[in-house]
Amino acid sequence: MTNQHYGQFCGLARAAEIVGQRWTLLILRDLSVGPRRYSELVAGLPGIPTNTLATRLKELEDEGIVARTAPSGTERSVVYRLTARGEELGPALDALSRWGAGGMREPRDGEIVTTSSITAALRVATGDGIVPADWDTTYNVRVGEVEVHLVMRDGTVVADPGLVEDPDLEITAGPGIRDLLAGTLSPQDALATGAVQIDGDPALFERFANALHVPYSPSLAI
Amino acid sequence: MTNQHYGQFCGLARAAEIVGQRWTLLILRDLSVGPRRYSELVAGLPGIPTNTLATRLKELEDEGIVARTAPSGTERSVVYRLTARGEELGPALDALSRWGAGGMREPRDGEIVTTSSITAALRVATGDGIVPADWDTTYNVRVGEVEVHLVMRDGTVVADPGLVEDPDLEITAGPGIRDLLAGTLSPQDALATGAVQIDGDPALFERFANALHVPYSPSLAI
DNA sequence: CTGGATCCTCAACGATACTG
DNA sequence: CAGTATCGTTGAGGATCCAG
Repeated sequence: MTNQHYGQFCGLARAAEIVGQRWTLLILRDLSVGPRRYSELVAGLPGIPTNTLATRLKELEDEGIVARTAPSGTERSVVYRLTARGEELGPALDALSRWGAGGMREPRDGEIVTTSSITAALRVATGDGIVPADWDTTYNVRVGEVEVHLVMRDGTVVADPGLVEDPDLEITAGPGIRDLLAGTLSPQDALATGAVQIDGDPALFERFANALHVPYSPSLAI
Repeated sequence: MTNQHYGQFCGLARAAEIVGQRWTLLILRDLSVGPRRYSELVAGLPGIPTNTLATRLKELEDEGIVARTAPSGTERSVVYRLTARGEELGPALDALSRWGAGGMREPRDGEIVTTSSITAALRVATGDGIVPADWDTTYNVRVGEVEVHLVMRDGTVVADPGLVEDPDLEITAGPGIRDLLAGTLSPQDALATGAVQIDGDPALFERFANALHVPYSPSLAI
């Protein structure tokens, strides 16, 4: 019930008491993409025991990191969202994501992608990539069953779940899109090998590949 | 033995499989300050079971994050150090430290500081603070039993365990130094209230306070 | 003395069933 | 839909012991 403490007056120790709990980082990742209902969290976190999710949500609420909105009026579902304090975890989640992604080559057996994981990954990929202010492009991205869209506008890149109508480019890929983001697979080769399929202007695909970047770890160079 | 996996092809999930293990973040913090022997890690992580430490070190070694140097020749102790891949975790550890420190007010009952926690905290505090290139100042800092020194030189600030001879300023404080780093306690008040004692030029203490900064969380403003 | 390994206990986690 | 309840399994905590 009560979180385990490390007994040290140290920022990292305090953070570890929270994000060191099993499943907590992934719950926070899903909520960082947007508010979620309990059942959506269950669906987006395959394998999580429902009692563990309930416990974590309660702990995060007690810590002031997650806010729970009980159903009222037209809303008839409980909704969980990050508080301001929870949003402040963003840079830490991004840094961890980048580090973990640096060690990712092929998916391990049975590993899946979820809407939230792709959305979060695309957001991280835009972290340090500012695009020209005059780009105004929307992308639909499909990775397996997952559908996400991406908007470049006013010099920013924003990723969100779901598709948009009439995107400028449709991108369909598998996990091999990882190599594209790492820069080890050129946009041309991605199309030539069939690792990625597009429907639209190939020049827009190059924009996509150039604006998004999550390199492999330099220390793990093959 | 084998780490628990989340079954998601996601950077954050991969990171969580490692740093989500109990004690791992604190082990990495201590090693990020410098190479450590097994017994030094035990001493710096009060409460860690020795079998847990041994298991974690083995896991981290298997992951390529920590390297173990067996005793040889004059060296007669096993030494653990971060690998290049382990060093790459630095930004993530810093971001987590900052977030956790933002929520830290008073120490909880029985919470202690360790040499590594103070050293890491001072390093994080200098993260975005570049000091003028012509400053050349050394500080000895004592917080409780813990002794650390800090060197400002060539526009950088470096913190390390232990004391130096003939520092420009000696600083002695308790946990109240946290308020100084947060900016809620002015250097003058810190001295006036006795929260911090110095031996040396008060102007150098102002330099110290101004160069180091770990704010409280804005969303937790009282 | 350092660097662990072993043993036992207990709290946390995991899987599934069930309920307001 | 949003959780509890129950129960089995795993990992952490704590003490002790052992080998180089």
